[in-house]
Amino acid sequence: MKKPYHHGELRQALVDAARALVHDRGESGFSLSDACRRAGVSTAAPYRHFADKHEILAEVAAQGFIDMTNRSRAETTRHPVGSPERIVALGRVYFNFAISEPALFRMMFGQKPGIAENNRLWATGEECFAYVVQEVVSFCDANRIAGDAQLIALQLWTMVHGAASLTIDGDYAKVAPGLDVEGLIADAANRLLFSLPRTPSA
Amino acid sequence: MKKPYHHGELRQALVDAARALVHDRGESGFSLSDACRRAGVSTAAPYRHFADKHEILAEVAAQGFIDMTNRSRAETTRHPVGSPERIVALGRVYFNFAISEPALFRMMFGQKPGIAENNRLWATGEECFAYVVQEVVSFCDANRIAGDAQLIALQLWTMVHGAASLTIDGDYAKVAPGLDVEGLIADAANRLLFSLPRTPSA
DNA sequence: TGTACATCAGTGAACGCGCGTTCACTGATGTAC
DNA sequence: TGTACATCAGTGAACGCGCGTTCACTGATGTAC
Repeated sequence: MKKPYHHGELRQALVDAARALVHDRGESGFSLSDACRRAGVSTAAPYRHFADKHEILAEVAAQGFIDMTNRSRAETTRHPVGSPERIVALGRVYFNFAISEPALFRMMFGQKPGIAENNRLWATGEECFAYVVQEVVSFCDANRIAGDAQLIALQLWTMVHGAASLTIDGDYAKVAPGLDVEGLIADAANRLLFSLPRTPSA
Repeated sequence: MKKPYHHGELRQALVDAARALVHDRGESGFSLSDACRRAGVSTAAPYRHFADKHEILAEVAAQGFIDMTNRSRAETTRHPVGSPERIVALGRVYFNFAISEPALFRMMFGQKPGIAENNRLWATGEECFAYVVQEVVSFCDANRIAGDAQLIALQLWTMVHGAASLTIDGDYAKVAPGLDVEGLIADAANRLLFSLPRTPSA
């Protein structure tokens, strides 16, 4: 297979290269030139497909959100609607995503100038959160938990996000080496959910 | 006051300049040359006091931890030992610190290559956490709360850290504009603490 | 089916830039006698 | 108290580097007739 002049899938190939590079070298270790090298094209080629460096990175982050949403859907739907396992699965997907692609995770939730403003990134992020809220609503309904489901979702998110961040940034390791983070999350999430007021059972 | 050849306090002046710059331009917008300009010295001057760029940034982060610990001490000691107000004060200091110096906060808890390994940074960070644990131990003792105080401290930390991160990274704003974050933290922390088992009162 | 031509996706060389760091130096300070 | 000298904290010019982006270009593709 000779190298054709026209690549055909260069746009996605560049995004993939960028994602791999972010994974290997970190968000700030990334350079557009490197991504071109990796994709085997000249450094001018990306400008046929993206306005600038930021637009590629925003696309990488957006695809991260899409992946996360897809994984969430895949994992939750293996359990019955309204079951606590679905909430647990959501948390696990989130946490494992952070563990397996820490730099991408930081890009998605971080505040990189020139990237955070990107509309598509916004949209994919909102969609991801909307799915979480939807699941929490189902759970609350099924378990007669009274209270604002969005607020509950925000609290669970906060907890899991904190745990993910402190793990991938090595902060837990500094202060409590060997900590069972998943256990910590599960315990806290349980206590958060079971201390909520309930409506009388039917 | 003419500019003398010898600065006298250049080391700390550079750290202050770096901190201000990190505040203004963000962690990755920082450059050593900029800090020199700001401090009014040549770009070679820092090398009398620091091995390289990373060492300055690590010192900035370390002084951040020292500040945070001092503020924690100052705020907690305004309330009686073992009172819930002390725990609330800790959380407030942490959260406000993140709000007021987001880039510094990210440097302290983030995972910047070449910085995170710094020994002094480690030490100051551990000291800061140790103070939190100490406070939680007092609280648990005073309130007959049974359970591993370190674990409880870790859960509270996780919650507050998550909230601080999601706030300064603009993630809450995307998804729940106008959210009362401090209220969310307070509510969650309360439920986390009051769902703990207690020893019988004396 | 064949050909002319517009369009498009790449090339590769070049640009200006700011960076971190090194170098030989110089001015100021402090100490021994 | 005065002087010689070692030490130290700065200077300023230079370096090599990799970066993001632009430019005129060229090779491939697709379409009109």
